[in-house]
Amino acid sequence: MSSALKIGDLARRTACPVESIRFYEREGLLPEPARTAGNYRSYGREHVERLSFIRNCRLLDMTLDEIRQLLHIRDNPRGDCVATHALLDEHITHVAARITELQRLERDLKGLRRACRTADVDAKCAILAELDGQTAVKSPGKSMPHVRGAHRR
Amino acid sequence: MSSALKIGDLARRTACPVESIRFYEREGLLPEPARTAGNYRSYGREHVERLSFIRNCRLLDMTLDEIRQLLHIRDNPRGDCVATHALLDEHITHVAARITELQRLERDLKGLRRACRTADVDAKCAILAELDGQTAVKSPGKSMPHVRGAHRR
DNA sequence: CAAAACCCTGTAGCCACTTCAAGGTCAAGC
DNA sequence: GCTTGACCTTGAAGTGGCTACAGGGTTTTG
Repeated sequence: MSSALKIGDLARRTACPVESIRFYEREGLLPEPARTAGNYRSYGREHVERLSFIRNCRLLDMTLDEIRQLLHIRDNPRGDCVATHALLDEHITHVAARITELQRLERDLKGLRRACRTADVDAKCAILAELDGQTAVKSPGKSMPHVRGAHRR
Repeated sequence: MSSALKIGDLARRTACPVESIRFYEREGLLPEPARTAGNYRSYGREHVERLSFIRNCRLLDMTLDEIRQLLHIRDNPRGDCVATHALLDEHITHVAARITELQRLERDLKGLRRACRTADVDAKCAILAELDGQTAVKSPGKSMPHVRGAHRR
């Protein structure tokens, strides 16, 4: 059989770090695989597919919880099409909302940037003065259900 | 003098949770304030201004590290205008890059959503099949310096 | 003078990993 | 056979920016 992969082989096939594979196993997204005589994890084709699924979902910025739900649907024969649609639609909504929020942020930042145009090293920058004030920045409305901030990696 | 605020007063004036104030102090963004006889933190006008500055920056999704740098500039008389511009410009670049990334994500998600149009509860959803495959999702290019993912709060 | 509201410190939890330490296993080269 | 080095193992700790306790002390209010 062509499928007796060690964790490093699986990592290469799925472009997923070894540590993340072990993490997914701890989190219950990947089943505990068989072990070799030397206590090495031994994976097969179904693990490659399941991990590919997980990584695809992560590339789409789904949370592990969302992925857990999708995997549950996937595991049950005739996985519920309606539930899949609902989950995906909600995720799309969150992403769209985050885009809107970041666009507003960008507008605010560019406005702030225009507050100072000088390149005078000795001047007190007008940007700092704006950041001091109460009116510099508007609050970004109510909380987003699950869309993260502007920085990452 | 009108300025002998307890931590709760400062929290109300800056719309910042009490716990975050203590957190900023631990992180060195806010100086350790004087204490009352009962060991309560005692704040003045300068703390209100500094914390407002910090919160404004956070509303603009700057990292604590970026804020630390801005505070350093702010603390030095004639704070360096050029450095401020550079920091802000870089932050704007990151936000813009994250917007682009999320827009692509949205496009991918909507494409995936279109893969299945049926509302048949018993059908195996075509979306799940797409997520299995190697070609379902394109990788999002090289790493973003510091812009976070799609979920938050 | 008691209850309620506020404050204190310290610790743990969140997410999705990443990094490290301290070792065990295995294939290749000499 | 023996060593080197690549790979594997577990477990713990760190990341960011908070948030939420637990278990106390202090101050204000009625």
